[in-house]
Amino acid sequence: MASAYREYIYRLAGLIPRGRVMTYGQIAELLDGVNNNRYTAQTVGWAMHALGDQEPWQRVINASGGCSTSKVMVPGNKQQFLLEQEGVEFNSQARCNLEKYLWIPTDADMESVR
DNA sequence: CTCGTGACGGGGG
DNA sequence: TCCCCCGCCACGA
Repeated sequence: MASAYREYIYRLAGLIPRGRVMTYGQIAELLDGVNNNRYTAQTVGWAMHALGDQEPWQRVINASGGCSTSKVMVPGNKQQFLLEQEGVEFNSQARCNLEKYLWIPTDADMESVR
């Protein structure tokens, strides 16, 4: 069973629609203060890592629009592959356009997470 | 309790 | 744009 701290991260990440993404920092910013916990991009990354290869692990990427699961952001890593399967396009620099794919939860969505 | 370790990110060069 | 530095903090040894 995941800690309460992580539960909020997983609940929010679980709302990300197929074909859309959120960034570690964005999740941290939205959850900071919830349940009196302090959230930072790095701790969100740690929590997602702990999720293993369980959904929706692939839908959380870094602020540059790339997958941090590969040291070098080269095409062909698993996370990028899975996202491409659901329609997210990546350029030759292994980055996707956040203007297009970043998902922004509504206040109601956030309310359901709290 | 301390310490090392990151799937982070912003700022400066 | 890329690279490096550094603050960030949960987690496990």
